[in-house]
Amino acid sequence: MTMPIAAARRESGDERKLAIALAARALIIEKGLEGLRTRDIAQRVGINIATLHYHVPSKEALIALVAASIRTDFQSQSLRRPRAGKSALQLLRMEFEDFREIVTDMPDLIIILTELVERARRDPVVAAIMGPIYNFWRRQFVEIFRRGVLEGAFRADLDPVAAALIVTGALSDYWRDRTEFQSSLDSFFAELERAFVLPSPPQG
Amino acid sequence: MTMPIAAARRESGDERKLAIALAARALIIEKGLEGLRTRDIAQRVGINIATLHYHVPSKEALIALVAASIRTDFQSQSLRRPRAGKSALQLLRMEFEDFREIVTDMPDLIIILTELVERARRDPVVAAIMGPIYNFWRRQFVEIFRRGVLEGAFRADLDPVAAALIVTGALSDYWRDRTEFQSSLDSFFAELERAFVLPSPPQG
Amino acid sequence: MTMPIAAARRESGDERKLAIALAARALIIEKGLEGLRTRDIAQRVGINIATLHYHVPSKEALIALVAASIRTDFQSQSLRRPRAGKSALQLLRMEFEDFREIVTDMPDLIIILTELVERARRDPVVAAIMGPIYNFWRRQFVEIFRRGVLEGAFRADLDPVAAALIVTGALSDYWRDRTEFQSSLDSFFAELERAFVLPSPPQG
Amino acid sequence: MTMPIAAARRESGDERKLAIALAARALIIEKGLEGLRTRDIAQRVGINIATLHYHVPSKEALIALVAASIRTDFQSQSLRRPRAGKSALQLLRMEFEDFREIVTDMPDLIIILTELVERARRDPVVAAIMGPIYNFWRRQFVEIFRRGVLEGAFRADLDPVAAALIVTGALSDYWRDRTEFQSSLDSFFAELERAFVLPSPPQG
DNA sequence: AATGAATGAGAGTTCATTCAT
DNA sequence: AATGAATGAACTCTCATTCAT
Repeated sequence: MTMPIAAARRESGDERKLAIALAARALIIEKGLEGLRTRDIAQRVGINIATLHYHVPSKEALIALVAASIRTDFQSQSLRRPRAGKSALQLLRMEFEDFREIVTDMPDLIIILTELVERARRDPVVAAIMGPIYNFWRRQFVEIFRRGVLEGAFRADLDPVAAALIVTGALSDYWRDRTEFQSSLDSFFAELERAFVLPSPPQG
Repeated sequence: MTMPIAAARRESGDERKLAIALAARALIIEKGLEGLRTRDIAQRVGINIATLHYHVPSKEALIALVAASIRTDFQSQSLRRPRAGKSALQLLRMEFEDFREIVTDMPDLIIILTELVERARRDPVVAAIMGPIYNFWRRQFVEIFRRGVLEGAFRADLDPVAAALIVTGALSDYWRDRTEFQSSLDSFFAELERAFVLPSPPQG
Repeated sequence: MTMPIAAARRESGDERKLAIALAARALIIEKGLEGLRTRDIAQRVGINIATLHYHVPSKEALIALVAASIRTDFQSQSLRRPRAGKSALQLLRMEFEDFREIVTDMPDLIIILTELVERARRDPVVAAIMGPIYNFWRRQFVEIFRRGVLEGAFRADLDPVAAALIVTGALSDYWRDRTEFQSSLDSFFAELERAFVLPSPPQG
Repeated sequence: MTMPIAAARRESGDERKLAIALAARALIIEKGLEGLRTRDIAQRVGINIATLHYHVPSKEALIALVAASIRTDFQSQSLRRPRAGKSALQLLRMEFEDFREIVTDMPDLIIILTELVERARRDPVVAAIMGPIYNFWRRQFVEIFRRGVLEGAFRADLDPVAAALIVTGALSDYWRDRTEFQSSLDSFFAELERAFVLPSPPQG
């Protein structure tokens, strides 16, 4: 099933750790966190299980490593676009575009994220890593909505916290569970926008 | 830790199966699907593992049994209120009330549901059972939104499918991941309503 | 190296536990507590490792089982001879005979006992089982010496507790460490007797 | 838990070996020979495991090293007091004082000694090192008792070999297994003396 | 003389499943 | 319908040892 990737001998510790994290992520995609086996990771990296334990002392630490690696990816993604001097509506659209990029470029990220969020319910170590990601994301929407109301671009009766939860929840779930209900991301984003943004006044 | 529930010997097959499903659900709440062990279920039901296997031939079958049991609960819940002759807005609010009741009376249902949806990604048997539940739920919202637009009560530019995905997604996620962002169910529902419903015209 | 003893299928739990304890004792003799491996025990009993764990849940429990089994053997040995109505000197000699019998009939007992005493230093479970054995043995000597002094048969200046520690220590060590210094048990017992017992007054 | 002792780089081979032996002894005290791990030793010395293996090629060699180090300590202890021109009773008391000093100044020595004697049963290398220590000790007592009888200070019917085994056994065991039976070293020594030494004739 | 990285062999333990009764 | 006993296969983790530098 799974081919061992070329086993370069004597890599540096950080390189190996990175390779381990990547292999673990690939395997979580394939078999889920529940089906994740240290031996499979070692095999895919091309190292001995003992070597894997040399670099990552326990499975718990391994999952924490994956969680941290996911966090890094998310953060680097959301820092790419400069946010300064933008209107709330522009910021909202930038968030949507960030989401679209993650979904396009790293579609697996969401799957792993979901599994980790599930795991966080029972694993405080993972919770400590994942919690901030979600909250950071939510907090950004709260802020955008707050400003949008002040700017007069969003509905005046908008509840920023509730709206942020709706948006992040809807986006999360959109990718969690693909079903027969196909709605393009575009129409999904458009509907979310209409839900909170006032229609632009008719010109002339 | 957990006391075996009184083990009535020689129960009928169906009663035993029900008891097994309930015990499994309780254990999924406690330890997650990943932490579910057949021995724990048997112990909680008060029977031998071999007996459990007599009634439910495999763990896969057991999970399918749990999934079916969840479906039953959901369906009976959504059939309690008569839907006939109601306006779209009333129907939307009824859906919200149904959700509130599930969340209040059977808060664990959502947790198990989430775990099963996750599992469905890799288990076609579970997928076949869980898919329809979500889709049935979504379909109801699609229908409500379609009618609401026709009735002129909802936004004219509303996309029923996208809106349905937003609502179901937001609701699912609301219960999946409780965080520092506290928003009461009431304000959450209110915001969802404002997102799609036209403001009532000023009286007089 | 080690032949599996005939594997009778489907034995009762107690029989299996006994067989496991005996196999463990034999292996401790051969390789020491440190070299004791659950897999070796299972192989010698003729069962699967998982079956061994079915009967004895952990290695710690296994060692406790061995300790208890050793205790049983010791106690049954020391209860064989009636003690009532004997003089202190007779009782002392009976203790010596008991020791000789253990050494003759069950020479391995001492080896295992020593290993367990060593282990008891760090394992409270074993300590709780082994401690009483030694103390019971010592207490008997204390009592014998106390009575012997009162009866006027032992030295008047004898310190019963110190003397008991000397006797039990000397006996323990006698079997622990066989060396070039060969002293027959008979002369060893005789010297111990002379050490504490007054010479019988010259007749006539 | 345990701080690595300052790791002076590039020590001479002998200094390193000494440091390793000392660290090993400390760890045997803490966790027993069974719990001794090369990695723990290396960490405590402040060197890499590979470095440890450079100096001491195998664990067996390491234990032999510890045994030799123990032997050195014992021998240097027993050579401190000049023995010439002493009576048997004086020599006996000097042995007791030596024992008391070991017990007071280096209480751990006995624990390690016991573990090594146990190990010697199965390890010829250790046996070859430890055997002589015990035998040297015993031989000294044999000689003392022999002279004491000749001098007329000890019981005429004393069996020097048996008596030596009793004394060394009792002393070994005294420190091996501390229990509820508390007897001071003083009363222990006193009782051992009375056991073998004739009462001094009543003056006048 | 020293070390980070690697490893084979195995340790105890777990678990869904099956068999004999 | 029920169960005690049994099992194969796998799991994570450990440890003394070695290799390349």
